[in-house]
Amino acid sequence: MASEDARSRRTALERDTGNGSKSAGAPPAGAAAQRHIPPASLDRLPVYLRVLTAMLGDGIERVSSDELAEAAGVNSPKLRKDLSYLGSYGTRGVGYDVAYLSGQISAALGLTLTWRVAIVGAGNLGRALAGYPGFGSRGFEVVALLDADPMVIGQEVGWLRISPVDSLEAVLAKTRANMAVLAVPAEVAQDLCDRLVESGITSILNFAPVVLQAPDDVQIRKVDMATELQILAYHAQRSQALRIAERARLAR
Amino acid sequence: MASEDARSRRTALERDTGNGSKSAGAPPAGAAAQRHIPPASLDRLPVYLRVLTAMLGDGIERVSSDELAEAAGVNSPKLRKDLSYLGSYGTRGVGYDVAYLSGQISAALGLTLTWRVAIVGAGNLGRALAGYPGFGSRGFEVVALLDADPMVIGQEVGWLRISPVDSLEAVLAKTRANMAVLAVPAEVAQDLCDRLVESGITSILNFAPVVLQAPDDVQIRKVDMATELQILAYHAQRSQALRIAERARLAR
DNA sequence: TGTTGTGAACCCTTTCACAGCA
DNA sequence: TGCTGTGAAAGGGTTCACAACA
Repeated sequence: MASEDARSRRTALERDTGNGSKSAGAPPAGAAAQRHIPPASLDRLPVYLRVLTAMLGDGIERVSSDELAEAAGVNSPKLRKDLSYLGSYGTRGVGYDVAYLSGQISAALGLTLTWRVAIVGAGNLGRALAGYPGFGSRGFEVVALLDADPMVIGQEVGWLRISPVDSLEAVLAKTRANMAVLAVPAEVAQDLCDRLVESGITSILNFAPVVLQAPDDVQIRKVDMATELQILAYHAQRSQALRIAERARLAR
Repeated sequence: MASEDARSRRTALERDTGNGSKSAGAPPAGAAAQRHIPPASLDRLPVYLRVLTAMLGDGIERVSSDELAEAAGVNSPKLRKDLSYLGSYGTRGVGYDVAYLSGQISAALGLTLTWRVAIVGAGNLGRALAGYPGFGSRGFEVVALLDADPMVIGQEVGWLRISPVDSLEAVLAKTRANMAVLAVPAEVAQDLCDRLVESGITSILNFAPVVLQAPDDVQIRKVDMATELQILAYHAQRSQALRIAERARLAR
């Protein structure tokens, strides 16, 4: 797997531990010299951001940790801990300013600049992703859609024209893509991953049901529906077994 | 949290209902009332299963924990620990029998019976899921595909005909679906979730970018590409910042 | 000999309780 | 008074080293 930071270089922009440094108020939005957000916490930030964005759309200006936690499906101490890794952006006795907090989370996630995404594979899945409204809306722009099938190359999908995957390297260079999504059959995923890495892509979202091998400095995340269903099956079978055992116990 | 839960004994699967069960020896694949697999471990079992299935297809009969771990992208102590929660299915000095081990993992996950899946939403994503080969092959059968759009209702997708979501309850009953996949816009996801729960569905895989609220006995898992991309963005931005800091340090 | 299975140490995550502050 | 921010405790997960054993 190409994650596991493992190395803690201490390059973390000086050591402003913020430990009691109340003078340092809110840092100017921008460079956001954040320090290492724990992975478990990082996984939840996008959820908070989405909830906050929805609240913003509803005209809600302030929110308490209880309310936000409720809407995000976590408990409030966990939420506050998570937010504390970013900084102290709330007001005691009051709560959080929705607009300000969502801005801070966006900054922490690196969404202040727009990421240029190439989608490799233009089957139903690739098209669904290309058309996904959540993409374009916030921080991500789909700049290329590629496929190997001569029948679909050249077709238009939304604003995009499907490019031949043969010219992957040229397309990546021309579009200056800095992220890639793999929505291709499992058999060709590793090969395409290699080509992406060779072209300098270091962030890959993989929908193919294979474990990709890549250098450690390449970040790969996997989305896999079969895996998710199998985990659901485990729980379902388990509670089913419990019900049967219970019934047997009662009948005894 | 007052569960008695005796500190785990030696073996993982004890409590056979004792109905004419053999004594020692390999347990008959079956109801395996297994004992609580830790969530973190559970998340990895599908990966192992997939790798093993691939090996089986390649005619590989035996595998060591090192080889399997390598292929699954984890380290070998972790793999062995994970497998130990299921039982002792390896042979010391030799390794694991690929066919046997994959059978045991399948059983542990509850894939011995076929789960009947209803897919709600027949857009590109829903169709991609309905046509996903990994579904039918591995313990899951798509038994219904539903949509709200009158223009697509009645269309055929593979073996399926798209049903009107208005008759969701009737379709679930007729097809005896016991799992559901939500591939619908965020705005209608909670409403459909409620209807699924009302109809007795307790396992839901949610692709809509919302946090669904449901009773505790309903298992919900979420798949969300926007979330995944945002996490990738964090890492990308971070290593970018590190490179810049490094360059500044060298220039100093 | 070679590899599995596992207690124990270590590390990360979550929870709790309350100090700190508007 | 009310809600945030955070040390400290509790709870899991991962790693390690090695005992067990074909």
